[in-house]
Amino acid sequence: MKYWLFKSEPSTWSWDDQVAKGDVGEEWDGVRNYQARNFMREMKIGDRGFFYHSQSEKAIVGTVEVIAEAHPDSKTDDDRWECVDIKALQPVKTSVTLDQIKGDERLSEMVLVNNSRLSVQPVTETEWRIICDLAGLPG
DNA sequence: GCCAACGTTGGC
DNA sequence: GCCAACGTTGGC
Repeated sequence: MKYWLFKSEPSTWSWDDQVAKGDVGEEWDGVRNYQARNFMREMKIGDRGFFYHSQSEKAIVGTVEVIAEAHPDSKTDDDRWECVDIKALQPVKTSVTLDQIKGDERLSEMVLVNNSRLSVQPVTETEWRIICDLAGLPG
């Protein structure tokens, strides 16, 4: 199993919106970046991810699971763009802020720190465990 | 709201 | 195939 991070502006698509979809989940549509798309193509059903709120909040607020592998993005006719479907798994007990992540030496290699503009990114298993710990989640 | 960083587009 | 111009993202 691999681990990922999905970034969203809460004003566009928030954790609450994701939770409201329940186990049916939702397409992670709207990605118009090749790097991000390529990561989604690598995803398998059952992979886990963090749900990150950008802009005002800048914090990891929950975990999600991939429930459908990459398929064409239904929001566009442009066949270059694909997306996966994800469903909400668990809310964090304590949100993990960008400041916290930047301040933690163990997380200094995270893509979130080094390429803040990439909206879908891989997370290593080590990083996953550290953040779950900070978030008060079993992992 | 500003601006730096980055990705994409299109002219040459 | 290069690179300038432009658009977008996201942290501050």
